[in-house]
Amino acid sequence: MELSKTFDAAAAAGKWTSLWKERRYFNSTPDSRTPFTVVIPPPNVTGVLHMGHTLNETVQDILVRRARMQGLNACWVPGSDHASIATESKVVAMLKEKGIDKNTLSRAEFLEYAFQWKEKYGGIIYQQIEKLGCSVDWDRVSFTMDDHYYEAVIKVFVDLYNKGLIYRGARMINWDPAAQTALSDEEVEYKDVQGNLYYVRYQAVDNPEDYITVATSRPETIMGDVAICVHPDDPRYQHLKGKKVIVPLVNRQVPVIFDTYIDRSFGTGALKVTPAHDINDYNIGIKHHLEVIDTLNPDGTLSEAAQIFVGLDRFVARKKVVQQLQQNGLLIKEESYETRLGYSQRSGAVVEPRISTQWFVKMEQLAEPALKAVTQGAIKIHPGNRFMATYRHWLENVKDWCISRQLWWGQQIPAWYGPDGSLQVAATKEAALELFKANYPDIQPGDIRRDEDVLDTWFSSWLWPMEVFKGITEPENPEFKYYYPTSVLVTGQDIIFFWVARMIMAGLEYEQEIPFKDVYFTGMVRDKLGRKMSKSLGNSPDLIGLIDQYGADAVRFGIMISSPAGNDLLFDESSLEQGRFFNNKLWNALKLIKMWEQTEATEVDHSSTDFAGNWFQARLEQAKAEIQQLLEQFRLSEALKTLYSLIWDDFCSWYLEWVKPAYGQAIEQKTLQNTIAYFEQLLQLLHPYMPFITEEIYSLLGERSEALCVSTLAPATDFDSELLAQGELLKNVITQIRDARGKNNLKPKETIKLFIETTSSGKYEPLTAILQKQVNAEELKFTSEAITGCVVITLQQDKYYLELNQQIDVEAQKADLKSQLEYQHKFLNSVRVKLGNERFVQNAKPEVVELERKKEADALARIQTLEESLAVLG
RNA sequence: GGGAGUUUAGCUCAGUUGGUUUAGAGCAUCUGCCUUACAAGCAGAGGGUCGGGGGUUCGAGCCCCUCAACUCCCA
Repeated sequence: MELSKTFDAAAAAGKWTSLWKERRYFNSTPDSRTPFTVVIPPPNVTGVLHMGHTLNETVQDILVRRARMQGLNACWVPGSDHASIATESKVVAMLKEKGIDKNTLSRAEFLEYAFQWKEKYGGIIYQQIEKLGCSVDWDRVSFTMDDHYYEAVIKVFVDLYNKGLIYRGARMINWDPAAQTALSDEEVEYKDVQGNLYYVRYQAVDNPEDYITVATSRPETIMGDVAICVHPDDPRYQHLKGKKVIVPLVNRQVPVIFDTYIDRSFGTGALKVTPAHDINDYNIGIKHHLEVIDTLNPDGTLSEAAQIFVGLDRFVARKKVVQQLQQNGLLIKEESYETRLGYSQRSGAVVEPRISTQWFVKMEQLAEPALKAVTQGAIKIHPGNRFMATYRHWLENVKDWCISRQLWWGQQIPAWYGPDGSLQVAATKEAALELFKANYPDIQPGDIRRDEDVLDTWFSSWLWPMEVFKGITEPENPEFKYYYPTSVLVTGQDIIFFWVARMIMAGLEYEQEIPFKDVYFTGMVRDKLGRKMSKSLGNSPDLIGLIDQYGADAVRFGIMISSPAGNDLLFDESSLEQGRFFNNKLWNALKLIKMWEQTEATEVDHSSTDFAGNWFQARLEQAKAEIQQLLEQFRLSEALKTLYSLIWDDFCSWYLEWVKPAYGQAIEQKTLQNTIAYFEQLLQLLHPYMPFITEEIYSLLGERSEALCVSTLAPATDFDSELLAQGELLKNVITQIRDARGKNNLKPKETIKLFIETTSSGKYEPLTAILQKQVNAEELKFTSEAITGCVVITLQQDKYYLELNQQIDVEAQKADLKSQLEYQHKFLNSVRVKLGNERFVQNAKPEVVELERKKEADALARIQTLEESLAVLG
């Protein structure tokens, strides 16, 4: 069979994706094996996978594939979430383009459009997951708005309400005027912005000459002012006790109140109090029993209550108010001012603090066990405890969770209102009606109406690890009992509160069991300049484009090799290129071995191949143990680096060269078989990282009944460290001699004669054949005395004489040896200073002192060897 | 304003309880090679005193204090 010159990534990907699927390798059912369960963090149906997802899914696939090869029953559940705000706003925009106004549709009609939209665009992410090579169980695709899932969310709402953990109340909440919905605290992102501070004059009622100046960043809220607040000890305002001032533009008379809350150094030390539009003002308002005047509409325009500029957007109104104040001579000055503004994570609009009646989850009781689960070690966070402090801080200071959203796309809140506004919570209208009948025996279905709002998406996704196995709707089902708790959760550190902490709460509340044993947080993917990836910067590459260009294996390699555990990843396409080069390397190793298979087998001298094989065997076992340990610590990037170097350097550059027969000669059968076996093990180890090329090469290396992805990975065994040391010696000698050849401008084809002066020729015996071949020596002999006229190299106490067919540069040789000698003298000196220090000899551990003594002896021996070599050169 | 983290070669990072020689890797750089697996390659080489300062210790990249810069989280 003729192998193509290069690896065809696209062809291999297509072939293996369908073969894996056909053979149902990734479909899991409960059996007697230990389960290894992973639930995908469900991507948002509206989007496409970005580089952050790519990193995330790759990490999960590596863990899942490896677990599968270790004989565990691996189950990876794919899915997506309905992302209520983001999806609804996209659907609304889509309808608008069609000329349809959402408000003219019934709820049911709207949901039909939304589901159509989800079917059309939701599939894209699944295609991407597949193209990336993810070994998910496609029979288990879950969606947070599936029927059973919807039912689960309702069930949990009703249950928490009945337990007193959900309540409805009027609070100051974060309002998104663009999406026109409430947001939870976690959905608000704060950014520093340059704003203006306006100094506005409020005249005293009883004395037109007297006034108080207030600094405000939001002049458009003046119309909602109900008081001016100053510090009780502020000498500037003592005369205003019990007085009233006039609110500009609307001429309302409001009291001057006194409260120690005021920071006297800020602005003028006087605060205008607008309880409807600022959380702090709201609290002051409650304390001082002030009226609340809400001057804004839900869409961020000024309401009737504002009296002026009604209907204008808040930012437009701000300009108008400032203009008007200026005209009235009430604006003293304007100064620029650094402030922080809250932005909606979903719509990007500036969040408006607003008093609103919403549904909340009481968090305190749920938070406590969730904190314990992590602090007491039931759940381990990786890497290290980097996120422990953050997690703890949030849970110890947790605030109630606003879960209602003024949207249609989501689970509708199962609350029903009677004719008098009384409230009942029940899963169905029938059940609610029954509850109402206790007080209203004659009540009819038409008398009650359901709450219009839906629940926060996170109120559904916090049930994800349970409900994908129907753990809420059918808690006793055997699948749930088998797969839950899941093994590892891999996610971004940015959703530690939104999602991770809440899943832990839900798991402990409903199953009295943690949802996962390990949490692995990946960093954020940035561009190579360290900037966040964003659409506006245009620095976010298209995943499918990258896969088409480099192949999925190279993309996975590139993203993993540059992804230190938990750290942000600076994404650079050159790492993908490195991945492609690695593909090429693997492919060529295959080609070489295939070539050997085709040459006629003969009896050949195997003195060199025996050592090479034994050495590589030991090296392989050593690396396997290292990789095993690194993966247990979730150090996936380092494990890949180890593997990369094992394959490229140890296997290709050293081992294959050592066993490579001379041109035209055949390889010994046993060596060939061993080589294939080593290669297979390497492919197995690499498979979780680069699934396609490893499958392809594995299938070409021999006849297979099963694919590589379900082959069993043998655990690491003991290895002979003596062999490894000999291998190191051999590599060192080869490198040094090659270096000397280079320095003397020898062409690769020019041969040398090599003489080794050593007191332990035994250790060289198994190495000589390889050594001779690798440094192109026509002759290799041991000698007991110095040989003149040669290039001299020393390694430890051994000397190597290289006889060349040309004049050697004696001065350069001498200079080289002298610099080494100088190095040794300096080193010896530093060791002797240490050993000369009595306190060191007394205090340091005996083995440390012993080690220093050995260093001293080694250095002395090296110095002697070097001096002798110098003497030979004359 | 509060908290967490980071700072080691040009770049990205390792460096486990302080002592295995004068700190490692990959990429990049430089030199020499078109050697029939691979120029998407091969063979070599150079490069850092571990952010600054102080301290503890026989001994500090690692522990303590302090300053600085950057990142993130929270208010």
